[in-house]
Amino acid sequence: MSDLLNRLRGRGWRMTAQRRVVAEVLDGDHMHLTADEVHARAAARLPEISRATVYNTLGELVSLGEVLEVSTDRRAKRYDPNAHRPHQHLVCAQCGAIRDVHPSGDPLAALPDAERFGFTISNVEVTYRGICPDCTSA
Amino acid sequence: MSDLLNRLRGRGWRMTAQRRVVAEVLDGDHMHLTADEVHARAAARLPEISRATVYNTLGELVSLGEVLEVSTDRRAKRYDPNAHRPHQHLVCAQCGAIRDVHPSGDPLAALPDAERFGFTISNVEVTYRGICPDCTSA
DNA sequence: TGCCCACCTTGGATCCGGTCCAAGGTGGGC
DNA sequence: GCCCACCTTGGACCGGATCCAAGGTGGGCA
Repeated sequence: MSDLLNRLRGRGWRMTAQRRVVAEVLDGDHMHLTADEVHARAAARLPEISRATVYNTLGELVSLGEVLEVSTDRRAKRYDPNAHRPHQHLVCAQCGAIRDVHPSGDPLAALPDAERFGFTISNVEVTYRGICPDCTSA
Repeated sequence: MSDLLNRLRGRGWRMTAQRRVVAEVLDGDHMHLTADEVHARAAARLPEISRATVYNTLGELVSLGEVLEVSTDRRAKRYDPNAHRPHQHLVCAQCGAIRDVHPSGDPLAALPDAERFGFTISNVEVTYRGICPDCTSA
């Protein structure tokens, strides 16, 4: 966990209380929080932290490759701290819950050259949608 | 093309000038237009059509299964009139252009039961991201 | 140890896609 | 041709995200 902070320091991040708190919130439990949820949890520890700073910091973590942005619907983006193991997402269409999943095989292999239209493809996102057990029984 | 209008009439759609124009815009060339683009094209034929009506009509077409909603990024949703042949999307990360593609195999088969966490999975979306030829050369 | 400035934070304004609403208009069944 | 259930309208509103100018501060350097 201070691994993350060390990596960030090593990349020239000026370490401030705000950034530390945001990084720790994400690194704490591996959930898929929205920016507002991150802000709420950060504010629990550092009451005066602003939304703008949370957005800035999340954006930096994303561009450093430490965190992934996941927007599975029109609601708020979610931030996925599990950036270092490739995975896909399983999303509940009702409550929006997200689980990381690890399908077998390489989805990119399924796309023949003739269907690539000259694009330089850099990644593939697979989103499985359905209803989670909680919403099914409710 | 009047196939679409006939299907809609058959489902009890009250046919108004506005709805006809929106349906025709989508059915015309098989592109992936945003709601605003649909509005602009519709307004070219029916100047006083409102944005609200375009949104309403698009929403109805989606819930009738005649059109698919595609939101590949945080920008505006796009509407895909090609709802009757299953396909996936190839998206340019730079300009946002979308192409329909038809990968081989069933992506759902790649997800083992142990990774389904009790979800009732209803569909799978695959989005290939990359840079299109136009943006590569530019 | 202390200074200083480049970088960071702040909150309020602003943007943008989308939705809501109440009032007025109209398709199409009778 | 009438009438009303349904449709359209535009303007207000919403929520997530971003921008901005003003003030604060980490940490390199002396």
